[in-house]
Amino acid sequence: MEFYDRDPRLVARGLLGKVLVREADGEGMAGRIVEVEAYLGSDDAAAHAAAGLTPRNRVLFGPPGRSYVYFIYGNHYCLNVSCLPDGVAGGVLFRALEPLAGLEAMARNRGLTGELTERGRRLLTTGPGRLCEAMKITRARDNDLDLTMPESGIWIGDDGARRPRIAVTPRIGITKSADHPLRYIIAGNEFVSGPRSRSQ
DNA sequence: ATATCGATTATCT
DNA sequence: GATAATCGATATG
Repeated sequence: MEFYDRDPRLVARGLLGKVLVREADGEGMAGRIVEVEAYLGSDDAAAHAAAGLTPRNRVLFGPPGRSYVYFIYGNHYCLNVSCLPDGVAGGVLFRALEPLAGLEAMARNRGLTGELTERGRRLLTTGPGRLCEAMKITRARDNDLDLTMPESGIWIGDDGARRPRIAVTPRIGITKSADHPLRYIIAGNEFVSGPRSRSQ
């Protein structure tokens, strides 16, 4: 799709406010995209694509609009969408969602038992590992799917919400190229990861 | 409130 | 053998 056939920085901005929809094992879930990070190609030392094409990162080098799911720290999965045309690496990491639908299913998938207070809802899909666990996204099942069509079981929709105000910060959890402003968030949104800022 | 640490494995050097 | 696009638990102010 044309939307993803662009620089990851532009795709990242465009994704904020859209809706990630998931349907798996008979459960429907959805969340508004409130936090993403752009990862570039060979010029970005923090990107998985930096060292060149490998079996693990091949989706990043493939056609745009497809899911790249990787396993990290022996514990967690993270979801990305590939950007730029076939042969050119780039992607956007989904870091946090504002839960919209299927909250009970997500809580169950996360192993949470408490009430869905505001504090509890933040534990559902705030954080890249959390949102994958809540939506039962794994590399074995969900890598290299077309995120533009519902048939994939994961796709990006647009509910016509007003364009959000966007803030830009350095990326989280990386050591290389840690200073570049490539993290994009919906300013002031409660479901962005990290400490509650109090302002904005 | 922030800081530090262990879990646990795919991937690459 | 080291590291990692994280999380949750524990310790300390």
